[in-house]
Amino acid sequence: MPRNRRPQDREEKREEILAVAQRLFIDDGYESTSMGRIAKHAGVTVNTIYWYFRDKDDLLIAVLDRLLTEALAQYATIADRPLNERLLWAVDQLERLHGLVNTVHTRAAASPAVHAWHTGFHELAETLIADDLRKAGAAEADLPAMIAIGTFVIEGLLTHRRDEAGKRAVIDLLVHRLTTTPTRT
Amino acid sequence: MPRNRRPQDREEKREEILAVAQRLFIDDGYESTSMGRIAKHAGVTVNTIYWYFRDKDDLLIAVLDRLLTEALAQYATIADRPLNERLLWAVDQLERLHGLVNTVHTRAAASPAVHAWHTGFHELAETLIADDLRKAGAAEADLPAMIAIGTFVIEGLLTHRRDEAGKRAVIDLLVHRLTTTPTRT
DNA sequence: ACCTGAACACCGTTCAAGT
DNA sequence: ACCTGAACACCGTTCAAGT
Repeated sequence: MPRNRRPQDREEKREEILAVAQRLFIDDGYESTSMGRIAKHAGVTVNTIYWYFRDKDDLLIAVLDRLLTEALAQYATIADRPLNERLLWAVDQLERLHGLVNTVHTRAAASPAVHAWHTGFHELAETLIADDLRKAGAAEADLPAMIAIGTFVIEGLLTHRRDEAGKRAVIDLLVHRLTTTPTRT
Repeated sequence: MPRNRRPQDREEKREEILAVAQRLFIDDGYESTSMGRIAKHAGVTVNTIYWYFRDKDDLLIAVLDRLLTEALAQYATIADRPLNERLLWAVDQLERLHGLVNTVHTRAAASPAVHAWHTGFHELAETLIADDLRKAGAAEADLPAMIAIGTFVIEGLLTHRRDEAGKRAVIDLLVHRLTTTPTRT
């Protein structure tokens, strides 16, 4: 059974470790997943992981990039739907990653690399939300605060789960209140 | 130098360990603070800590209760100020605890005791916010979604720091949009 | 270039023993 | 009741050595 030569092999093996790490990080959590268990599931020794990744945080970042790429590709599929539908869809998709959201926040305090990833992610998310709010006719002066509120509510929905009706109520109210002009009562 | 007898002593020592743990958890983070370092700073052996607290999560919960009690006492001081001022004040006060906010979310996944504390805390926070929104004349049907949005935005402000003007802009916009009736543009 | 066995320093927690 | 010294099982990471 002949195997491919070098550069091909390398990517394959890296991908295999990455796939194992992703599954364990999502299912069991980053903290509960030891390098030893990842190695065992991938059929290698711990040291081998360190040949492909600098450390456990580097492995985390690789997993996050993998998930982000996948999520963006799927997001392109529904880019034409109304804002609230898209937000609900995003929350539904990302909900299973709620453990990783916390992990990123926690590790960002200790790892500069994770911190940088977190910053980059927020910049990306804010760009996407800003586009939407502008199209909905939001006042330019209110944009930064609106973006923050939008981001925080989505993050909150990911980390504090509720049922489908609850999620929809929060998102619909949010979108309604942010995209209509208020009048004094 | 005669010391007090038993029950007094016990509380004192427990408090001392607690005070040390609180300072280290806040300054260096929960993960970076080992039981060994807490013991050293408190002038005892690690095992002694386990005489007063079940485990590290139990110590965390005791610290959280200590901080919550203190925060509620201070909050009573400004209970008559307008909603947005009170929210800004709360964020300013709790900002230094942003590491613990993440810690609670992370540990809640692994420790049922921390999970229970987190649930209780949210119930308390939601009660406070609900009172305010009712007084501001919010429609009863919108309350749950509004409470969620308010909670998530406060939590977001604690974990994603910005300058004083940024915080004020987010809170003012939030309060304005939640406490006025929207009309179609 | 790639992988391993064995070690290192550290972690939270426990136990048997002391007073 | 309170506290300790010593150990336990585990952790992320590294090193010297192999191919």
